[in-house]
Amino acid sequence: MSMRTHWEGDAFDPECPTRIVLDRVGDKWTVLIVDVLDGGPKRFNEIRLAIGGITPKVLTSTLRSLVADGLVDREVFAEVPPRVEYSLTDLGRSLQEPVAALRRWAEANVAAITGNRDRHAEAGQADRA
Amino acid sequence: MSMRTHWEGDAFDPECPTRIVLDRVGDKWTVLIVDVLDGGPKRFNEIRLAIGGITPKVLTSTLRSLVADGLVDREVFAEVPPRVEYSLTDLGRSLQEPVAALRRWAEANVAAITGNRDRHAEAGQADRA
DNA sequence: CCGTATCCCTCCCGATACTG
DNA sequence: CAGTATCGGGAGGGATACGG
Repeated sequence: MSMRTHWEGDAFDPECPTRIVLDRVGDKWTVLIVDVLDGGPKRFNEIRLAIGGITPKVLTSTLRSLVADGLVDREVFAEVPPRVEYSLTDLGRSLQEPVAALRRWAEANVAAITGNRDRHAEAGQADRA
Repeated sequence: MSMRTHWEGDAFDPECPTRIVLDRVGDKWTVLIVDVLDGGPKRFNEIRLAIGGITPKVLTSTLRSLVADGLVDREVFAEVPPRVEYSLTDLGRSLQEPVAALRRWAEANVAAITGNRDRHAEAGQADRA
């Protein structure tokens, strides 16, 4: 068993770090949840209402996977009524940096992309006419 | 019709820039293709062989969408046999920066994530036992 | 060489209803 | 409050074979 400090090619390998992180961060709700939790610990329904449009089932499963990956902590308080708090781990917080970089690029360039998309779609229409 | 220079909330909106870019870059082959093309213009089968494991159909559709988004250029040469070259646009090249940031984070932290995943899976086994 | 055309299958996600 | 149970649609992607 060898320890590897750097990734050498094989980018299509399912174990490629970039692939794993892209799958993790590319799903529909992860970035939103991490963003909400960046404002401090939150309870289940706080997160749900802060995001809006997410069903309990999906929020549960996404939170579970985030906990499994060590990006989020889940703490249960023995109270009545029951209280559960979710918070970012250091690892989860550190993820905000590259995501912010992507966000900046997105805000700067999304207009170009959608513009190209629309123009391309129009061209397709014209071809059929 | 108003022009917006900055994104204000509504992150769950399908038009959220980060969402759009995440969908674009999060698909299975985009990053690999852009990476290959970063080494200079390439022909269809060059890309296909460089990546490996991608079927012609999927490569075609991914390339088409990249062209539609203005990240890749497609140039046809009127030769026999026919030659088609794909290359990155400036926009496509600029995408490499945030992707590189994500890649660096991935290489630095993927071991932690997969370690957490494995430990979590084992714990699940133990619970059932 | 550069793709298209079909078929199919899996996984993500959503709607709805219910529970400790 | 904090979830679970069940059902199902739809998009992305793969296998295989064929066309310009």
